Amino acid sequence: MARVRLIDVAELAGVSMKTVSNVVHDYPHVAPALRSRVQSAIDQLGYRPNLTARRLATGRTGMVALAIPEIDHPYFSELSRHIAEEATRRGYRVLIEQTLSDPTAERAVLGDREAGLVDGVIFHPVQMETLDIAKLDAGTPLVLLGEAAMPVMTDHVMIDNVQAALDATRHLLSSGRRRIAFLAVTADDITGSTSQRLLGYQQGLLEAGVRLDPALVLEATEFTAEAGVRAVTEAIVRGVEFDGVMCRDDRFAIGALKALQAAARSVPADVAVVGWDNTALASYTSPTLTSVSPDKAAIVVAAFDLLEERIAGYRGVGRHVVVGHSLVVRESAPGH
Amino acid sequence: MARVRLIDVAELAGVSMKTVSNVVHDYPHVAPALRSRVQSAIDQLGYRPNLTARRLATGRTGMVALAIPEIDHPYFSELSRHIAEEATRRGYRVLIEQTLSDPTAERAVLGDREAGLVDGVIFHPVQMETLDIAKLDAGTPLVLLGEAAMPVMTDHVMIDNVQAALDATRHLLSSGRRRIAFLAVTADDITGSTSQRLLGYQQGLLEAGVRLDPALVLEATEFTAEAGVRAVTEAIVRGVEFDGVMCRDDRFAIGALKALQAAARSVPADVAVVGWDNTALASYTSPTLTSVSPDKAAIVVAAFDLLEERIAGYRGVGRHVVVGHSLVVRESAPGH
DNA sequence: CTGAAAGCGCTAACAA
DNA sequence: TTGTTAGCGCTTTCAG
Repeated sequence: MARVRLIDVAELAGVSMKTVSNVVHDYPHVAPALRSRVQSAIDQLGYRPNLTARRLATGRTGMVALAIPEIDHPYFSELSRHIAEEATRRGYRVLIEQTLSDPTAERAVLGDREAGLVDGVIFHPVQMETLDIAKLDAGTPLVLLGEAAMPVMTDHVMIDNVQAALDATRHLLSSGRRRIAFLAVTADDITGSTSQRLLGYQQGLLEAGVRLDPALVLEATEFTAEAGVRAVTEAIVRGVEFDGVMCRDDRFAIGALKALQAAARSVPADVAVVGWDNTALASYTSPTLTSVSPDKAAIVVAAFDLLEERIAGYRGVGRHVVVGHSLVVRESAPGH
Repeated sequence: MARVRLIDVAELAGVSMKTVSNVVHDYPHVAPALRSRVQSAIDQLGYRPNLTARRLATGRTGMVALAIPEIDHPYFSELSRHIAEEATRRGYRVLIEQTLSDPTAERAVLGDREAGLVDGVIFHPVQMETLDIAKLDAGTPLVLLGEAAMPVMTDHVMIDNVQAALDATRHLLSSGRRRIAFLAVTADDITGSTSQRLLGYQQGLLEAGVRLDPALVLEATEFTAEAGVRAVTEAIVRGVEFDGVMCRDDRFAIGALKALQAAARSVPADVAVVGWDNTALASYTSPTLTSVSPDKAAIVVAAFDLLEERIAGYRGVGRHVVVGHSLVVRESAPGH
């Protein structure tokens, strides 16, 4: 069981390390006789190259870090799956880093006291803002996801949140809704995705000549389905009238569905509900959930494209790529 | 932005590499004067130790691999979250390896042609069986999860599936159900968890004097909610009578809920439904889902305990630890 | 308490 | 086509 090294194989086969290395790497120009002699030495000894040593020698780790707030949030777990698959396709392994939206943990993703761990980082920040990131960025190739921050020198992949919210709002309006609520956590999220979605929401209402009403912005205390239930229930209790709800994510939408059901409001007859992220949850509910669907596969492909360019040496200004989205229409907010 | 090394710091501070290393590692016996001189050199140069080099020198990687079938399956994403948190607590990073239940990918987890990548592996096999694993196990510390395989020399963490299924069955029986169906994929899963759960299910029925009926074993074609819908719908169409359904996992239970709703069967009045895994999904449905709840946190702690013993050098026979479970009772199958 | 130097296992430039 | 050898950056005896 003792550790066998390249040189052990070389000795057994009676060749140099270089030749063994060539065989290991399928280097084409190796005499067939030698190749098979070396190969059988490898098999006999059960040799397996030591990756750490290879890394030190080459300077490449073959790993990317994926830093996300919560692994088990449906959106992020689905994103992670795409990342894992794309990484495999491109020959990388994935190191997972859960920040729990904690500023310290987020900072650690970038300012980490160690180096040489991964070739690049795909990071979806929540708390860190543009300047924090610009300051801490330590030179490891980095691609940002989401809307929390966008330093000019850093690459970034996102969807057009304003447009997506506009699409969803128009969809609700076109089915005759006029009192459309927006369910979100706004307290801690001034600069991020939520404000962009609110923008699209407002634009949609205004272009349809519908008056904005602050009472229709429903504030949840945190990002859970339960908080969504509470926010919607309170609104109903307060007597707020609405015939549609746009939700910041699918979990909120589930909360909204529950609250409406408890209040004996029928979905979609009385109130239409739209979620966001189009996670698997959207098809699990009843009624099934109409949801804004960011093109997750495209996000991941774009992120890797940018990252690999950085890894290859690109040092220029940050590229901001916008990928597609769509509105997946299901029962909770059908077309007219 | 050039790469700063230990020796650069040493030169700037006018000390040896050893001293710098001592400072980096907070080694206690360093003269305060030196320490601060070194520290300021570190700061000035922005030195960060290269992890790869450290690994090569120490032989420890500080990483564990987590090999699971699907990152975005709710059970595994929740498990992953626990793993990530426990890993952080114990000073490890997590490399994620998605097998998609593919035999080749599973084999690669163990028989991997490279070594020295991680200190240990936590692996939830689906396809690989006991002997496959016993054969391929290459000596990297390994802990198995689930019931697919349990080689005698390998550590293993699981819950008592038979007992848990028995508990759930008794629960249904005690609320007066007598025609209890079991929804699962049985075709490809003879030796695994499903058969154990079926065992507990049968035992529960028999001890209550209820006759077994093969027609009550509902077979889904794959592990998705949709397949669950189809299986339950077909049973209803075939005229199979039942007043309870135990489901192999929560996603099947969601499928069952949908199928029952579509068939205008009321849950739990007409049919009680029990899920398995107690994922977040269970509280998202309506009615909410009664579900068998493996103690995920305990699974993860036990897995790390075993793994760290292996990493520390334990070479003995496999330990098989059984952690707790409970039945979380919600609306879909309330108590009597 | 600090310094010098020998590895850790592999890669790659340079020779042969 | 194959062999030699000098690193990659850090840790860690062993001296001093």
